Amino acid sequence: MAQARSAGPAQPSARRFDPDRRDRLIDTALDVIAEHGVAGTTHRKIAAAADVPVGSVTYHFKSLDDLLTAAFTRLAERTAARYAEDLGTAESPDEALDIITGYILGMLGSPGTLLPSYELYLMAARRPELRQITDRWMSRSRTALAQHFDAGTTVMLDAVIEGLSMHSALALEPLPESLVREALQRVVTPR
Amino acid sequence: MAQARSAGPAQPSARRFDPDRRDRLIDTALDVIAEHGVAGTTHRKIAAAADVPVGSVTYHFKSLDDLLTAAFTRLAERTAARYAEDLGTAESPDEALDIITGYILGMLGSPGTLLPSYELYLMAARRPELRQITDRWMSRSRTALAQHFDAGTTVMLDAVIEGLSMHSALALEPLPESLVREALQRVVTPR
Amino acid sequence: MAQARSAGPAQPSARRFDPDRRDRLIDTALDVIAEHGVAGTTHRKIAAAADVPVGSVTYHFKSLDDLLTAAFTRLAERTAARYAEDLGTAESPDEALDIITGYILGMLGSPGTLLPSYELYLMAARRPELRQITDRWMSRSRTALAQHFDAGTTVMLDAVIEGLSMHSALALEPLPESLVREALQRVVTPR
Amino acid sequence: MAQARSAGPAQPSARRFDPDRRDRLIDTALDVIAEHGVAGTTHRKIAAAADVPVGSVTYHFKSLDDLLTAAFTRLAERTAARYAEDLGTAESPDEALDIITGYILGMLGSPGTLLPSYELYLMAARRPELRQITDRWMSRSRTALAQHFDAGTTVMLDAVIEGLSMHSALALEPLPESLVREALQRVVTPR
DNA sequence: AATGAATGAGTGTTCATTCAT
DNA sequence: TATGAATGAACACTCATTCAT
Repeated sequence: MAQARSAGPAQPSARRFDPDRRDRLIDTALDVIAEHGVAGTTHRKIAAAADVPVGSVTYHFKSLDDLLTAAFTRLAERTAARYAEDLGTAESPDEALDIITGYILGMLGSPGTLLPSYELYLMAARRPELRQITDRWMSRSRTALAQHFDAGTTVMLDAVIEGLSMHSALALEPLPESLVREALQRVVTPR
Repeated sequence: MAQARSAGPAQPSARRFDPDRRDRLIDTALDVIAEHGVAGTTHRKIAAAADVPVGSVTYHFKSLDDLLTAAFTRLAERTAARYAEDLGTAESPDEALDIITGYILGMLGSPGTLLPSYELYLMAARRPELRQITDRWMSRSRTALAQHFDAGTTVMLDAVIEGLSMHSALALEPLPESLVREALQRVVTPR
Repeated sequence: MAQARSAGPAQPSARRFDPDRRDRLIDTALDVIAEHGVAGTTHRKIAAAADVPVGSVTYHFKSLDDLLTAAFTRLAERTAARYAEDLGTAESPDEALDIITGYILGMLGSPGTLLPSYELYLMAARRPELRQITDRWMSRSRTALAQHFDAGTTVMLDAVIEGLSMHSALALEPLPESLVREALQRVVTPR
Repeated sequence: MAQARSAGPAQPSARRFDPDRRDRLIDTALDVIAEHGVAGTTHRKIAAAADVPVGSVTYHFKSLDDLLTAAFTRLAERTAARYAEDLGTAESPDEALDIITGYILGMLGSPGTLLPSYELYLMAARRPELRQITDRWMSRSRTALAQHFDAGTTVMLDAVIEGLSMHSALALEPLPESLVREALQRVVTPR
């Protein structure tokens, strides 16, 4: 019987040469957040998911908070950048709305982004130091939209996109594409 | 006998007659969720906030999860009821939108409702058992709106309200009332 | 949703007229001990098994220890009585050994007796006040045997029966009947 | 971040370098089992007995059950090894029986072995995973006996030794040596 | 640079027992 | 007589973090 081996952290396969470990831990943290929520994210889960010892996580990040912050920063940067890039290809407001429609409906398929985003919003609502992440993210979203719409419409649209994404993902059934597209159209149409 | 028995005799202490305790614990839990988030909600914090022993919380609720579920159910019922009631007083779509505008901006002042709502969404996204709470809530919201708007518009409006509420509360600065009102107006205006 | 009914002890079907409840609780306790061991025996499990409120158990027995003592006393009395009765029917040492062989092998089928007995031995080994139960039991066993065997043989036989029962029930495979019978025969056969 | 995080910083305190701690905990667990029984064995008692923090016990053993299993495995291995070794020195069946007699009577003085053994039997009776420990132990005992006795006698003797040990330790008064010796003699004597 | 051992605070939960009703 | 509410001690276990190696 292997009676003497019951506990202790699982030893990682071996010491690997792993110069990007810090970097990789940030992505792993994001995965863990997506799966378990911030509340369920621990050093140990991240370490296990990244196949490194727990000590390695605390070695690279002064605290779990630090790692979480790094992870959320990366999420925001990455998402905002792609959003701007995609919207940049639109050559008309109509094309922009088409792309946005895809985003809203696509959220469904990428809970890896949607859920952590809401986790971030929630944390930021309670912890002011995170506001700079969300603020910067929101500001970049608006900048991307502002290429195609006037200032007031941009702000409205930004909020409306949020609501449609959320309901699309969390509502009883996904919103139909035509309805999403119509809602967007109405919002950008001054009376 | 029972050499393993742990507990010693419990001495009297101020035993209070408290027939509504169970009920009160649900409200207290909601307060704690609002302040600390679901992640920061523990038996002990709830017990302290309600000024009862920890054992009392576990006595009334089989598990923390049960208590959380009870709390979220109450939040949803209560909020949906008030929403329906308020919207019921509107005598025209325009009046309905006025009331909704107040709600959206008022969210700012009642984080005790907004934040827990998002906590609920987030939990529900990961835990299907909670979907029935959110589904019912959303369905009642839509029913309330459907008094004043057609089916498609109702669905759009519901999502848009969500987005405007969220951004109003979490954005860099609160959205101006006129902008909120204008966004709502556009959404209910077919092209 | 039955959100408001999540916890609190399950209420028993109704208040029943139940004059033998105290008595029944003792038997129920024995069942619980057999299934969960003394360590796993609690007021709550006994109450649930007997379909009475927890308060009823503490009402009838000053402490869990008291109930356990009552249960073990009953086990010992009942088992010793049946043993004496069965051995009393034997009309020769040979017949007595036949009966004993049946007992030893039959133990297999009545873990409801065997396991609690060992629980009792173990407790008695650590808690002198229980010794009177085991001592009385053992003394009655020997008296029953002494009808058929001389004093020294009786003591040996009593111990040997214990060992054969135990190994029959707990060993890799049950002991063959012929082997048990042969062992008993040898023990009662002076050189 | 992580508003739900519980632990505060752990201050140094007398951190001791203690490379054999895991090993020592197994022995300590055995001591605690001997004194309090399995039912009374807790992380805290073991930790206190070993003079280490509770967290250290859970660090080294994934669960209390794991530690118990490790402890019982060690008990079985150690006891079986010594038994085999002692019986190995016997140069005749008679000498073997002399040694065994000493064991049976000596049990009295080493409750540190006897009681935990019965605890193990009892646990194994309810939890099949532990059967491999008891099975292996019993098989080694029989192998040791088989050096001196034929197969059938070995099985009988093994059971008889168990019964004599038990009654010697738990009976009203210890069995006289001559009686034990005589019982053993009879068992190995074919009619 | 990296890691496993170590620590103590904190968590959810169970429970024997007491008591008001 | 009977019971559900209440209580506080204890338990198994998790975890962020520190540190010796």
